[in-house]
Amino acid sequence: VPLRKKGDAYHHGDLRQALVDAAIQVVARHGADGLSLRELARRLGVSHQAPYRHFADKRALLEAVAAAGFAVLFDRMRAAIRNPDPVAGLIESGVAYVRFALEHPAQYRVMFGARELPSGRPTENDPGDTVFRGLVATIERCQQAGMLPAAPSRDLAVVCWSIVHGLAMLAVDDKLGPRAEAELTVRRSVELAVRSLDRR
Amino acid sequence: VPLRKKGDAYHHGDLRQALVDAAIQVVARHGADGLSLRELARRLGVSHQAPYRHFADKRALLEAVAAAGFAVLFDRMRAAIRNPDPVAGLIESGVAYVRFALEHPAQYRVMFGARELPSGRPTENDPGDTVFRGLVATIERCQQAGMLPAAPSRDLAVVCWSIVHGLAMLAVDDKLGPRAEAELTVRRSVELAVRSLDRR
DNA sequence: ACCTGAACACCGTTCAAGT
DNA sequence: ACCTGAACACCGTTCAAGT
Repeated sequence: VPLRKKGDAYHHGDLRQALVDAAIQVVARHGADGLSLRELARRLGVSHQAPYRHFADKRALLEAVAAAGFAVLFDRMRAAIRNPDPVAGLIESGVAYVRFALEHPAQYRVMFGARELPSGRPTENDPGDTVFRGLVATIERCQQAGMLPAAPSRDLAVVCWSIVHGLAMLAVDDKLGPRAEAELTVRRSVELAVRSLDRR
Repeated sequence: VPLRKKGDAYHHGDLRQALVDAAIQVVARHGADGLSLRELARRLGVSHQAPYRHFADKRALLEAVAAAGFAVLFDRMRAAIRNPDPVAGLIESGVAYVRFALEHPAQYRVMFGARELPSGRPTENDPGDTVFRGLVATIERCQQAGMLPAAPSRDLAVVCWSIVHGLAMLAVDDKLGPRAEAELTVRRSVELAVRSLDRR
């Protein structure tokens, strides 16, 4: 990669990244529906056609917004999972998951509601799959430590992810009361669920 | 209410209902983003301004679509809950919930993703609240029958709803494999979760 | 390569009238 | 009351050029 030329003729050394960053901000403030490619271009001082050099269409830009969100989410979960007690790691990663959703509600919605019903069926190579595989691995560590029942790890992972994803969606929809209380409700719920599964 | 005049000068005896029905169809086929008030009016043979007599804006129409979905969903859950065994009732209502989401994925998204971040904070008098209260009641019946732990019923309800809501979202996003398998995965997951909570 | 400006076919919403 | 038609200020996307 060549050094970024400063003050060159092009408006941005990295228009692509600038678009993604600005889109994340707009989504956070006005939701995915409030995102306009033309307005984004205006804000960045380029013509309204410039974004099409980097993204095929609006949907592609929103996918980049989603991908950036998944990267952050997965980082946080990996950090939380790095806990000597695997059950505590499971609980903390669940809490971290919901906390991310509460901090970035609109982006979280984009991450899971992006593709309405278009092309990709089997969702191969989805960033969400990476999160899921990490979850399965943690659960198997819990099982090896005898902390979870011997049910198929995939089933347990589906249940755990569903709880946490459901909590996140409900929290984002303000169904769990004020945000301050929501944090506590989440922690109580995740602990209740995991401790219930825990069959020592 | 006066009798509906047949064949009168107005194009529809009940334009409001016709709009909601047509919107549900369009949403099912093209998603919420594919819904256009102007196209809807064209399809129903009225001017593009006519819908504004019945709905303040597009969002209001989508809210009606959501409300219609909640009515059906709640009916199905009430039917499933009418089971002599309260635990079985809990399981079946969860399965019914996810089944509805799988049958009407786009409408289900509208039901829970409608309000991005606009006005209503505490979500008072939300149709979702009705579903939630029914769930709490069933859980308390389970507890009275000694089938569930003595944790606060609200916490248990949050966990149950989260599992089922999370499963529904994952299923709608095709994260649970092909639709045919998804049905089985859902049943296994709901049973695993509820039986785990079940502390006889 | 990357950007520009004009153009196309749409939107949601508002307004002033019509019956 | 309910509907109409013109108008406003936007969109996303495409095309033919510019440097």
